[in-house]
Amino acid sequence: MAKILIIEDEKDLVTGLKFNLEARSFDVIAAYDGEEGYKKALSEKPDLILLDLMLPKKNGYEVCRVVKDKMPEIPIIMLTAKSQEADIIAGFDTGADDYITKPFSVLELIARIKAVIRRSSQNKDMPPEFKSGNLFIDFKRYVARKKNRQIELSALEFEILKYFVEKRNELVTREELLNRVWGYDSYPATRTVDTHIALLRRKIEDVPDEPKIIITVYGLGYKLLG
Amino acid sequence: MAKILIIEDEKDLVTGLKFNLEARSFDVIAAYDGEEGYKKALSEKPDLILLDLMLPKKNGYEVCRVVKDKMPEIPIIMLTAKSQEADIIAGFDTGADDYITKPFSVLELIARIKAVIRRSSQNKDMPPEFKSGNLFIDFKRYVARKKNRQIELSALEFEILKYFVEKRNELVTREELLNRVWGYDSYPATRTVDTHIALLRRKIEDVPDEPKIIITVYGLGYKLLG
DNA sequence: TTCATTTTTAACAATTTTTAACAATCCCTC
DNA sequence: GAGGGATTGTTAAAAATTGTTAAAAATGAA
Repeated sequence: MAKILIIEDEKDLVTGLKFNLEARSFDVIAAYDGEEGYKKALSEKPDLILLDLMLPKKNGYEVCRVVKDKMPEIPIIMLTAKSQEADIIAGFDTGADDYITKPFSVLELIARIKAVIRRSSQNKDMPPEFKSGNLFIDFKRYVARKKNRQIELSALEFEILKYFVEKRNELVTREELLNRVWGYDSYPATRTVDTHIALLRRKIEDVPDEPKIIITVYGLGYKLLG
Repeated sequence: MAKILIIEDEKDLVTGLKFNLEARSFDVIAAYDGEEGYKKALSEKPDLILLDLMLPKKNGYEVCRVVKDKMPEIPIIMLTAKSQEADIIAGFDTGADDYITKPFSVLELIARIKAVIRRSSQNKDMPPEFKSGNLFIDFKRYVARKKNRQIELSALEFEILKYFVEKRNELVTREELLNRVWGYDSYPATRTVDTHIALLRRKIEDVPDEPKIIITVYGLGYKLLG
């Protein structure tokens, strides 16, 4: 079964969670401050991390960011004291996969653990998100933000971006994009790609006339920098 | 590895199957008539049953019906002598999960065994309920709650949701949904699906205009995220 | 039967995607 | 550095698809 790392300084809560999770045959390890948690995350390689926000030595955001940087495949569920919108958005920005507000029921937590593990085992080598400057895109949840404001992307635009992110810093030709995003059985005109690039730039670039994220490679195609 | 019960009266066929399946590290047990087969199915609790249609003492349909009644979780593959439509339909009616017509190639049989086991093991830990955010649906009891308030879903709406939950995170086309939920013998218009999606969204989504649970995949169909 | 509920259809609105035309830019040759 | 063809940017309209609504049809219970 899955190995879970709990990073939480309230020892009674850790004890309770450990008991409940082990009763459902999870392996549980614990850390009681941010620094210990961060080290154990990298050395023990758990299948999931339960991460408190308020921690001694290093807070939850920092731990989340640094873990997601080194081992982005480990899913993280944030434990927040209050369900403050700002906290939650900040949590997702640092890469958390889900959050749950205290106090929570053990059953709900377990349901979320299972859901997060299922999602992450499915989307193993898919780019779950993309960050560049003030742009943030979560491909799992189909959410995009620019300067902390939500922006509307169509499903097709998400798919195009996802492909670019998979091939970040590599050339992507129009034909390639048509084959991989549109599929083999539909053949719109090649120039359709250009139109979508223009629409995307208008939404995601700071200055659409001087694109810094999706640049054009004259005569060949486009490239996403990140 | 999986335990397979073969119920078949041609002893040479049983011997051959046993050899081939054990070579692929399945556990194999056999029964040579319907009555013995039925008893072994209940006592041995195999992971899968290969069931011949023509059997002494109790024919395949009867065995299938009675096993599916007592232990519906055991998948059954029917072995039919001829690929007669009537036989196959009758077989599925009694609850069989797949069928294969004699003579068959061992490779094909093994492919089907694996497919059936994968399907049934998926449904095994697929909880008869679904949770996402403040939405909770219990498919066994036909109960749905949103923000801890009961919401009314019709039987059809439950079936649609159930199919989406079975295929969570996968594309579901309108045609697929019509075939699997409505059935083979009734053909409402394809757009009927859209109407039901709209009605469902109004009941289960936080903001029906910005669906986060059932999203549309333009030009293809819908997808449930969870 | 009648009534209430559920399901389907059909029409129109809204959205998304594609196309096409023209403008702007790039790169090469002179 | 100035033309000029090739390529890309931009825009608006057309086409395709989906959303929404209300009424008609079907279903089922009293």
